[in-house]
Amino acid sequence: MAKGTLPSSGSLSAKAPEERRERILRATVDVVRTRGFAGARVSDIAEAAGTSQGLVLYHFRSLAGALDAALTLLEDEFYDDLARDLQEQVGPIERLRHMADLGAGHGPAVGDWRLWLELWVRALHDPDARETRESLDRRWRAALREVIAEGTAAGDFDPIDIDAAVIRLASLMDGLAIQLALEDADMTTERLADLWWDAAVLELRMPR
Amino acid sequence: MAKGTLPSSGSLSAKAPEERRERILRATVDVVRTRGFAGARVSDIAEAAGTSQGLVLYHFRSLAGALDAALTLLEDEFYDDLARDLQEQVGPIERLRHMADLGAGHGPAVGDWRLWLELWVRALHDPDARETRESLDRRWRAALREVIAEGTAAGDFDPIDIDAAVIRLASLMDGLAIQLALEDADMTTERLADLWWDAAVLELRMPR
DNA sequence: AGGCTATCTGAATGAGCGTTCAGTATGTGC
DNA sequence: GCACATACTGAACGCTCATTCAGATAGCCT
Repeated sequence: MAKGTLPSSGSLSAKAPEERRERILRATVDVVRTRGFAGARVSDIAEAAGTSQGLVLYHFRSLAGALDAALTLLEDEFYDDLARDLQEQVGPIERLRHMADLGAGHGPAVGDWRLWLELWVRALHDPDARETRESLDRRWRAALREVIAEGTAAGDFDPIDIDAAVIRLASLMDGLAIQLALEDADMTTERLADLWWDAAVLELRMPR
Repeated sequence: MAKGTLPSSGSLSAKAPEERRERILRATVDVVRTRGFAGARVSDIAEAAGTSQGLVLYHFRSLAGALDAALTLLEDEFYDDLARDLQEQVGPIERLRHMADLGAGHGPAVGDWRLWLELWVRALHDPDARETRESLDRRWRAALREVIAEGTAAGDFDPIDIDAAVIRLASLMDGLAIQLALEDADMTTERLADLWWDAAVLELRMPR
């Protein structure tokens, strides 16, 4: 396919290995998103990245290596997402409201619930994935706890039991997200955000 | 292996095909529970059932066929579980309390959250599984709705929005169950039941 | 220019696994 | 007792797919 038409380019080799690596990683995440961890093949990744199978194995040592690396990338992006997005908000109420929206699917890594589902199941069988999901969950809960504590101190919230509130609101988000990921007929991003927000109002006994 | 020592038995052929079929199905569920849908192999099932690979394929047409059949078995048991367990309880409050315990892992099919997780992810990619999980979810929510409606009529509950209460409580159960299935450090069956129950108290504005 | 290493490719290899199949045993109807 | 279907087995087949490998290409140092 037009192989001879680009003799001068020479762009196929040793050009920007880091860029290539990155592209492969992105492709890996994409493939996992659509095919799932279990369905991801080296050839899928190579195709999605526009490279050869060999290169995928050259940069990462194995398919498992590529999947692990993708997991790490995801983790990093999640942290970045969370930190950046929450810093933009000023008060605890705005922050909490923003977390509802984050969960509803805004924010590239945080709201990607298909990936979350995949991660959970992989965590059932793979210690590495278990580690990652634990770390992510801790982080998410810590952010939630911080916002709640802050709001409580400021008098915006009045939860009966902060620990319980944190774990319940975090779990509720997960549970609602499942319906969203599975495209349940009566779940949309807006409804998720609303349902979660109302639960938070109740749980944190917000004034109005 | 001691083949000649049991010449009189003849127990290996055409004895009780239905019993064999059943045994294979149970084995399939077991294998999915431990290895996951993606990790389930015909040889695993055969070994767990104590039969040959050939027989698994003889009774079900393919590996996929066996997995589908296992799904159906699960669905049936879930329905039975739910119907039987809830009928034993008398009032709405007892019924609701019992649903908390069901979710916490009592009841062979209902509380088997590893399987639920597996089902969800399979539902992402397999229409058949999607169908099954939808049906199960509908059923679970219907039971919840019924109990809530009954209790509301009886004056035990006073929810602001029944629809929202149902989907939130159902989703919360899912979310909490994830932590349980993943063996999160701070989640136990008792804690799950308590957390869920307290949320129900709040959500349904129960008197006490 | 001439090695030398990093990058990259596409084909070959080989293992794992679902499915098929030829054959055996068991029961059933005649 | 004799076909004949059903139940069952274990080996063989063939396909998919991760991994390996022999080589090609490009930058880099001297």
